[in-house]
Amino acid sequence: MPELPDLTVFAESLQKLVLGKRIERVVYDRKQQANAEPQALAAAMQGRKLTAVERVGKELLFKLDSGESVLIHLMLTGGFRCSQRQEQVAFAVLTLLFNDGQALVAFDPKGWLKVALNPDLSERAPDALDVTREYLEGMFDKKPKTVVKSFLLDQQSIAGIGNAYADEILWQAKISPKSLVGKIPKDVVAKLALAIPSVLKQATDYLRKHHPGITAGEVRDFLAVHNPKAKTSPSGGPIIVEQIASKKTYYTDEQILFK
Amino acid sequence: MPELPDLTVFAESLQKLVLGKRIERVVYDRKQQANAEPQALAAAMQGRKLTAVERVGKELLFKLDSGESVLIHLMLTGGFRCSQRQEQVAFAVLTLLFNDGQALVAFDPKGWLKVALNPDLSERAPDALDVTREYLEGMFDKKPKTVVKSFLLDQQSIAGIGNAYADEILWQAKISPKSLVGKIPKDVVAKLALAIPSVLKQATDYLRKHHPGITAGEVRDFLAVHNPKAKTSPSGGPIIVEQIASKKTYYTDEQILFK
DNA sequence: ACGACTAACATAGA
DNA sequence: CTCTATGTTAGTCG
Repeated sequence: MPELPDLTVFAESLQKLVLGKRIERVVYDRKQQANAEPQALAAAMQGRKLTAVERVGKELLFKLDSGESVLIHLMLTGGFRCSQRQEQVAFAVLTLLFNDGQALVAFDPKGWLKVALNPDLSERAPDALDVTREYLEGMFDKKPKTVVKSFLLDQQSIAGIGNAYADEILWQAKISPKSLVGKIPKDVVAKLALAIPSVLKQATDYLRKHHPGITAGEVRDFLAVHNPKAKTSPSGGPIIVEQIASKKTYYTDEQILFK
Repeated sequence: MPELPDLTVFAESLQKLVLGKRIERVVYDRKQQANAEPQALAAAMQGRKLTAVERVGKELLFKLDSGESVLIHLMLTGGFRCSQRQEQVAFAVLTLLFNDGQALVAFDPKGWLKVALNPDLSERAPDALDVTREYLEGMFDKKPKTVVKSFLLDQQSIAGIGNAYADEILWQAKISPKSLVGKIPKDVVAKLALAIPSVLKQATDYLRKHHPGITAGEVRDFLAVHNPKAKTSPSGGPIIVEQIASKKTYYTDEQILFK
């Protein structure tokens, strides 16, 4: 559920809380949804210090002083919680117990959370913050009939955007979510390339300011159009709600349909 | 998606729902995937009554009281829906509005659904229910090096079998899906000729009983081996899952490999 | 020439 | 949220 802005703040929060602490014990027993055996994962982390927590697309990368790293995807319902001592956290999937008695818990009520030891990050799609106009043009030429909303959501094309920010970005760029990418004029593609980082950075700044320290959940109440409480966009366009690409989509007729 | 048993029940369901009704209006605008202009198709159907709905291979043939007919292939994701009045059906491709206010809609999210006016049915491969031992022997002699699973899936060789029922038939006949057709002994070819209609008729009976009236989708949960939930075949053989002929294939080592 | 394999496609369901 | 199954056809590789 959390997308790029939320996860960016999660990473910053966690970095403050756990950086440089030594991992004394690892509790992890789920075999599903991991690329390594529980023992291997525990062995890699135990006794190590965390040197960085970074966002990679919709995932967080925990770097260890051994040079190894652990990548966590929270999926739909996962989150992190930092707790004093070994308090029981509901739906804990992975627990790191530090030398100072604190703990970092990755939890997930649905149990879908994914853990990867030493992931291969070389083959990944560009992060949403790094997307350029040239990249979009190239991708749009390759598969011109893709619906633009689907394109933004495809993590193999751009990493970090989910259902909510896709709507925000398309509203900002004034492109209808149903547009076909091949039909979007060059100058509008340029506008989209600007809107992607712009919307995401603005949201990140908002979260940093109003929700510093968050490590779980999502904040959506400030969004312009992807917002059940809003009746109109900030510029007054009535918000249309519709299922597009199998996702609940909020948009307005201020957004041009290229088809 | 649907195969012979599903489509047989679709045809029966639709026949009950629409037979003898007069078509008042036809809504169809897609030019792609049809052998006739939209206007010609609409003209042929408007004002006509449906006299029969029959399955032909993996397609349904809608016969009109004019002697003309329309053939529809649902492809991967298509289906039919009967609706009261003109309710909006998502991904509608062809809509027939009847004199009693009911409607028959052929829909397809991918838009691949194929429509043919007055198709030529004379050059078709035999329907899976009509296949004989002699026919198989003749075909197997002509191209002896064909993998048997590919053969069953080839609509130019036998019409009506898809990925799921190919696995069911081969399990029933105790033939490994990787067998080369030229290497299958005569008595086993005879067994296969029996298994093809037997498996398909049994499945059709099951669907008629447990899912009467279906006009879309597919039911697969009752299959013996092509079934992700089953660990073993009904006779206890552990199920092997493998990509064969570019298709996900379920089989067991109870099935003999002729190679 | 022949067969085998791949890519393309959009959604539902797990 | 992500992954996978799914049928056909066109095109490529051996």
